[in-house]
Amino acid sequence: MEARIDKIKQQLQSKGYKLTPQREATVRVLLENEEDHLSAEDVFMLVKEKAPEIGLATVYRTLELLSEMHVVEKLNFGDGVSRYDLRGESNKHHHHHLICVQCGSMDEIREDWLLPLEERLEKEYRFTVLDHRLDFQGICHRCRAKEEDNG
Amino acid sequence: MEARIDKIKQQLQSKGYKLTPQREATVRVLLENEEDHLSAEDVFMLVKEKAPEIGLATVYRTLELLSEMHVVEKLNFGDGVSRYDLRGESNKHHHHHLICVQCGSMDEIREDWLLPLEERLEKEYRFTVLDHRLDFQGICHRCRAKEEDNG
DNA sequence: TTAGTTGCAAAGCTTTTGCACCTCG
DNA sequence: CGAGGTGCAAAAGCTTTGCAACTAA
Repeated sequence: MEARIDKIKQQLQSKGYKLTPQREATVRVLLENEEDHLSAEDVFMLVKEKAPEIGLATVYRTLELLSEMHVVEKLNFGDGVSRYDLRGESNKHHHHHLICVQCGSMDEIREDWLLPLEERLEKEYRFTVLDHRLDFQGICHRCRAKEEDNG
Repeated sequence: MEARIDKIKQQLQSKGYKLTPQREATVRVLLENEEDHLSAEDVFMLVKEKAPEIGLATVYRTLELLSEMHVVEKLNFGDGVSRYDLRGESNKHHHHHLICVQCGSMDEIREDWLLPLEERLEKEYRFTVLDHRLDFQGICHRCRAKEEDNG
C-alpha cells in the first residue's frame, strides 16, 4: 500500500505535480476499493470520510490527472457516469467485463484474452494497440440459475 | 432501403408504435449514414434537412425507442456523447473499433473475432452472451506514417 | 516569487421530462 | 374518446471552469 503510494507520488513529482493530502486521500480510496469501479461521486463520498473538507471538483481534477498519468483508467459502462479503475502494476488493463442485462451485475475476467488479436492488428492493420476494452453484455450465471429454478 | 423501412415499420407496429414522419425521417438518416456513428445531435441536424420542424427531444425519443427495439445500438466511446449505430440484418453487432488516440479517427473491423471467446465464456463462466463490444485504443496507420515521415 | 492546488459557485453539456396540443382509428 | 406522438422549454445530471485564496519550494 505505502509502496504503491510512494510510486504514484514519484510519478506525479516527475511531471512537476504534487501528492497533496487531498490527492493522497483519493488514491487511498482507490487502492482500498481496487475491486470496484467507483464513479467520481462514489470516490468523493469515500474521500470525504478521510478528508471532509475536500470538494467534488478536486476529486474530478485528481481523477482526471491520474487518468492522464495512466494511474487509473476512465471507464464508461453506458450508465451515464464515468468510472475509475486503478491500473495494475503492468500498466496495462488486462481484464474484461461481463455485464448482466438482467441484474446489472458486473463480473470481471482478469485474464487477457486479446493478445493474439492485438498481434493481428499490428500486422494486418498496422495499428499500434495501447489499450483495449472488451465488455460482454448477456445473462450471468446467477440469473441463469434463477431462471432454471423458476422454469 | 424501402424494404428495410417497411421491416422497421412492422417491428414498431407489432409493439403498438407508429412510424410517424419524424421517425421515418430519422430512420432514413440512419440508413443513409450506416457507416458512421452519429451522435443524437448529428442525427438531429441531418433530420432537420428532411423535416425542419422536428425537435431534438423527438430525435432522442426516437433513438431511445429504436434502441429498445434493437434496431439501433447505443454506443459510447467515452467522448461524452452517445452514438447510434444501425444494427445489421443478423441483429448482432459483429464489429470492433480501432480508436486512434492521436487523430481521434475511428476505423472498424467488420469481422467478428470473438466467437471462440464467447464459446469459452459460455462453458467456463456460464455466461450467455447477447452482445459484446470491443474497442482498441492506439495509434492508427495514418498517424504512424506521419511519424515515420517526420522522424 | 512562482507554479501548482483547492473549494466554492457558476457555467456547460448532453439528455430527460412536463405539458399542452395534435393525430388518427 | 383514447392512446400514441410532438415541440418547446424547463429541468436534471454529470462534469468542467473561473476565481480568489492558499501552499510550498
